[in-house]
Amino acid sequence: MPTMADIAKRAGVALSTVSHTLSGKRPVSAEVRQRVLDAIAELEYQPHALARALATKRTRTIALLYPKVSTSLPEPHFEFISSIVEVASSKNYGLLLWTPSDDDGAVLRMIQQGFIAGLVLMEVRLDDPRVEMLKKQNYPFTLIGHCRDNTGINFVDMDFDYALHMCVDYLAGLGHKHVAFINHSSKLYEMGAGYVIRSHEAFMHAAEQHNLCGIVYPCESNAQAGYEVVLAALTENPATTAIITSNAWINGGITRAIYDRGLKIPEDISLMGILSPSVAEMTTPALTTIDFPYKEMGRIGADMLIRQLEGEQIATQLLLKPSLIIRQSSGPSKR
Amino acid sequence: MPTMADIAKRAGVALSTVSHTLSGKRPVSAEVRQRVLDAIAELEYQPHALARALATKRTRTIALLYPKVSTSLPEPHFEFISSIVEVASSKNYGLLLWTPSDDDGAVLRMIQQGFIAGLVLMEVRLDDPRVEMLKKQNYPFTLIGHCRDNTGINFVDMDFDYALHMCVDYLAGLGHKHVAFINHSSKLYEMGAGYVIRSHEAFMHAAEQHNLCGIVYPCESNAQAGYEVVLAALTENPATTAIITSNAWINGGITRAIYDRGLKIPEDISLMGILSPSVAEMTTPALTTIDFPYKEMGRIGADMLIRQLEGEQIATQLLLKPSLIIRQSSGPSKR
DNA sequence: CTGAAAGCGCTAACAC
DNA sequence: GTGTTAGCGCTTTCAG
Repeated sequence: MPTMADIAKRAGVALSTVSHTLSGKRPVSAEVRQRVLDAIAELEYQPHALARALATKRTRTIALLYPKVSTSLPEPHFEFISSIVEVASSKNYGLLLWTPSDDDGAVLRMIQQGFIAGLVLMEVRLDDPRVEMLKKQNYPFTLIGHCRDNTGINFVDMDFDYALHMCVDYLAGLGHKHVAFINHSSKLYEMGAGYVIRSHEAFMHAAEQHNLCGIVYPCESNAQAGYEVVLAALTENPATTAIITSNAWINGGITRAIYDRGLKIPEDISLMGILSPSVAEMTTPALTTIDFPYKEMGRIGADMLIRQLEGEQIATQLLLKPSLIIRQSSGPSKR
Repeated sequence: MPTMADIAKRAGVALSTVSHTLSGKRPVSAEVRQRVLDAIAELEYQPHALARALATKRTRTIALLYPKVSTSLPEPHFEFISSIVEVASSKNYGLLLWTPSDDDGAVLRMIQQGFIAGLVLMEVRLDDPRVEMLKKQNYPFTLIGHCRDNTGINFVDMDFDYALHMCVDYLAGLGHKHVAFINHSSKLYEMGAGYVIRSHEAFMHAAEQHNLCGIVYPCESNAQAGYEVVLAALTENPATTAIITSNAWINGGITRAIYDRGLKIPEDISLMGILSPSVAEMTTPALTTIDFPYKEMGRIGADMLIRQLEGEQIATQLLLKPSLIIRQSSGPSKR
């Protein structure tokens, strides 16, 4: 592989001239410029980004901290990933996926290795040690999600408070009085995952406001778990006429549990999800949802980070308001 | 951030000694070694991986070429991604996701920038220009999927021929005589995506063997498209009693089309998928499937690549035989 | 406008 | 065992 020195020799100019015709950081005469470009073309020269990164202390790689997927399936993180990789690629950045071995020091070590220009964090906890650390290090990062204290950090998140209120308002409007909310796993509760806790609280608050009976159930992310939780819920409160879930992988289980109880959707039980259309339409009947703006969140998160890296001064804290999409799984309460 | 020079000074030794106590590539006396380690601990020194990479011409980052996701949703590539990132992280490699802007030169340019030690390709075409190029460059890579000509390349793939025969054998055994296979989009056909074409051919072959009427339909990856294709299929051949699909995102559409025709699953129509359990269990009734070994393929693909990078001489061409998982969507033909 | 040379932080000969 | 030094391929001062 040819290096800059090869080009310089070939074009009969100094190394620095090659560098500058490439970067445009200082004027180069048209004639010399052409000679250099010709040499580059002839030798099929390709700048070595790694060497450049060492010299400039800047890379064009951002990293997404990818949560460890344990036994359960991951939430539709892939919807974030697709949009982030799209934005990154379009701006000529690479996206590095990385799972820190242990949450604390590993992140720090990673960013000190010089490969990564900035981070996108997801699965953010209300009090997130990673965020604390990154702030202290003054390292560029953005959050998909947000903490309890967000002073001075850029984030984009869905407004879960709004979303859950919207769900409950809608169901209350249909006359439902007993609704169950199937939330994420208790492991995520324990971790203090922001969206899980905010959803929980918002749901309880909304239920109270409407003066209806609301019960929350944590649930692992697999169909079997969903099945069992719904059976339990229908047993605990047989008056239940509506179920909300924010957990994409359990829909099948929920549906089957309802059917196995001899109930119909939406005649006997209304079902709502907080998830993406693609998932909502995989189930039959298609799920009425709060449309989780995965794509947009990923896009904005990556975009904010890259802008920040390019020197733009930004201070963005965005809480997206999702919209309600009524499909076939919800209807008026009969009781 | 402290550098090696700082450590050397602090410990009162030469730079190279620090380097060597870190790498173990030459003996260091216990006493000196300890001084160095102390200095490292005190200054919280972290080796700069980028600089090391420049010096050694080796990195610990592998890249997954991420197909451009256009309008349709991506196939469950995320299942590959999770397992690849898992393997990579566990072996201390980073995984870079990257979407080449244009299929040919971009890949070459990328790998010449020095950041990437090797590539995992997916969405492999029967005659894949990327593969040709990488072979010519003698660049380390592995395939998830495989080409027509695979001499000298490492790959892991599912045995689609086996899978489709398994499907058809099973359905034929249940007495089905008219089966439709809903394959991926015609765009993927045109691209020459290996799995799409191999599935098609295997299905036709199996149908012929069993002397049953088999029709293949290409289909975009969204529920609406699935819905329409199934309506069309049931119109074209009302005798159809079984439908196979390898397309994860259209299940909902398929099911609803069947119901809208007043048919029942599995009483009137048997449904089978070639997909992962998580997806199979999202639909109701849960889908009988050929269990697509995403995880295993991702794991093996990444593992092969990393071994190769670490100097192991490997020559692996693996065609995984999936297994049949009978759930609730299939049953004997009534006609 | 252009060239020479000093780094970026590390590895790996090459000396002693 | 340890120290010295020449790179890796590029950017960026500093001279001219």
